[in-house]
Amino acid sequence: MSRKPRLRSGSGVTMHDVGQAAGVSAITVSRALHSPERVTPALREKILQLVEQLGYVPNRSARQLASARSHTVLVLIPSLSNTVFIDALAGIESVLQPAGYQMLIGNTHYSDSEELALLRAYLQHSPDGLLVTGLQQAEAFSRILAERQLPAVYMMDLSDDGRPCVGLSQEAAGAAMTRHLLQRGRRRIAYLAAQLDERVLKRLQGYRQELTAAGCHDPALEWLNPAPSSMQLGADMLDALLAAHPDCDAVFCCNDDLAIGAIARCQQRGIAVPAQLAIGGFNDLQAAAWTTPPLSTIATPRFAIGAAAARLLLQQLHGQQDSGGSRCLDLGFQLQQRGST
Amino acid sequence: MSRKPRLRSGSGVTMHDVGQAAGVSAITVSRALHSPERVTPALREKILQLVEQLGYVPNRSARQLASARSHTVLVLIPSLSNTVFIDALAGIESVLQPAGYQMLIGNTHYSDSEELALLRAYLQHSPDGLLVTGLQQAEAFSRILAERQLPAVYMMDLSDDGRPCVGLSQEAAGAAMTRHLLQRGRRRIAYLAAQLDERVLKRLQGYRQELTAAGCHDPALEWLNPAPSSMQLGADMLDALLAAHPDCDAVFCCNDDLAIGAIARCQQRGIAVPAQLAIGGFNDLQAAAWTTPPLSTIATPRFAIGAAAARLLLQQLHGQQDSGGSRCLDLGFQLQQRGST
DNA sequence: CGCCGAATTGTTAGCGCTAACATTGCGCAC
DNA sequence: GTGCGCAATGTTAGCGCTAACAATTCGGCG
Repeated sequence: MSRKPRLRSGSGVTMHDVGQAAGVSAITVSRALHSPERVTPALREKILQLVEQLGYVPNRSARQLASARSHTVLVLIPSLSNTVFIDALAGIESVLQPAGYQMLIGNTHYSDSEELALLRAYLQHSPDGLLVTGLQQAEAFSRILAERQLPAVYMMDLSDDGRPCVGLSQEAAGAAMTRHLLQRGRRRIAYLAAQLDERVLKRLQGYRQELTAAGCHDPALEWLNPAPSSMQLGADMLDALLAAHPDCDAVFCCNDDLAIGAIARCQQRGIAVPAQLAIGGFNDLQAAAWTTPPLSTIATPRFAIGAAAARLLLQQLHGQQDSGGSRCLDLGFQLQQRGST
Repeated sequence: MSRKPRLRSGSGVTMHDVGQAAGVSAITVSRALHSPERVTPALREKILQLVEQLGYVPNRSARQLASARSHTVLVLIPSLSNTVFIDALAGIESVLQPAGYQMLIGNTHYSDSEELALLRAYLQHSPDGLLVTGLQQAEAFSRILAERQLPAVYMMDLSDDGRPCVGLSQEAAGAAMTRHLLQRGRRRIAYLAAQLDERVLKRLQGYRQELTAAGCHDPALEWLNPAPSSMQLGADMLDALLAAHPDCDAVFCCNDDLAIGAIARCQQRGIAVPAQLAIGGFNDLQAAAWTTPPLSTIATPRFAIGAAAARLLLQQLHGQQDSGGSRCLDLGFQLQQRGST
């Protein structure tokens, strides 16, 4: 008996201790906590009181190890510095937290390989499900999901292959802004893009379709820059664009960051917005309403997307398998017309 | 033997399986993975190869249960929608990730009680350490930390009671902006604040000290609003302030959100900034450089704070107890003078 | 009055891993 | 050769919890 006692993590109070204090076995405590209907009300009351009194904190690892359920959801987003994803995160949190699930947040930095690495790393936590941004992942990514039969919901876009997803048609949204600019009488409409993730490219598709249909598509007006998006970049790209194409009469920026930089640069250079140049953004960030002039943009329901995606995932986790029909939720978008167009 | 096999979470490949494939015992696999020097190089190589081949994924719960270490750090921040904390988060991630630690992120919504509840909830994961925003927590909060001897590092501010912390003097920073406005010849300097967390109030202290020293402190110019901060609120508060005090010649906003709203409203109302009214912000968010005129503000090293705090915590975790001396790290701040002052 | 079934509680075993101790093997000094 | 010491690997037990099955209790009914 000279064995050293093991280090205890946590407060050291176990279910067994609580049970002993209550004069019952550990399993009864477990039941009192997790399936109250299987324990006499009086006893349950007593146990809950002792839990409080002894400061018992359940050990999640033990629970998970024994039950093979982690009550944990892995959330993969491309960036922490982009409000878009933070908003979605808040929506997710608002659903998972009350449901007793905890989220593990992985930041993929817009990289497929990092995304895959994160998935591998976080698998150690055996998450019960997965919320991913976008539809395009590394090939091994989907393989792992399939192997483990890990339920996943895809966010921010719409799939046509039956994968459950919650989002909006990036293509349609790109088309909508382009159409808006056409309706305002513009014909030389540029597309300014950075980061170039799948969503940005789909918006580009929408832009192309509309312009082609209107007979004024000019590939020279597509300015694509793989660098991370920023206001500085928006300003710089605007300068470059106007230097090459002074006849340009509208700019569709793939997101509000670029647009805010562009609009500020116009202000600095004395270019009249929208008289001389109309500017459109995407996402409707808070700051979009406070530029001079205020920015016209596409409002996207990020919070709602996150929340709905989380709900959809929980449905899958709780057995309501395929409730039939398409599990793709289109939450749409809204054109916010303001002073810049 | 009629017992049903338990559900397996994960791929089902265990350390034991890998060991068997390699002709060794499970513990050797464990050692090959976690303390390579205790295993012959050739054998280790073979094991690593099998791990890859069989798709073995360690089970973190089991590891944690057996070793009483979770390799997990709990990070508590007041808000996800405030870039300030997201930046700190990124700094934390940049240190913890490479060190093999994972972060659990708790959003306290600026509430002491929610913070306490989150701590309780996340204790179930038995985190090895804790990174908290601010110095003021619920009373029970510190008690729990003490009971469990949970190492913690406090972020964003400086303590004088020996708690390890990484941040800047909010008071000094508030004083610095105020001094700057005084130096620009202003005498009727208002303080516009929202959210009213401890940091905002400390900046207020600095503001008061400077103005009192300069003999032009007027409590009527302190506008404190407990509502969450936003650009809209900044604009509204500016209107209210000027309606009550048309003689006001400078406004120090407790953060850039308010300031951007205020500056935009001035633009809309034709108030000349800075000629008629100087405006100062706080934090130096990206958008601050792109208002018209660009916003003067106090730049705070959020990323560095997060990173340093994480490093400090890791030091504590790895036994280098008190390396003596104050464990308070002052990373300072920097006045960014731009067009608005 | 004994037996049945439902409700309540208990027993046993094991989830996958690692700390602690035990064993084996091997080179080397004498 | 014998024994010593160290390095490499194995054995045992147990972390805290819960699934599955077992036992007990109790009310009701023929």
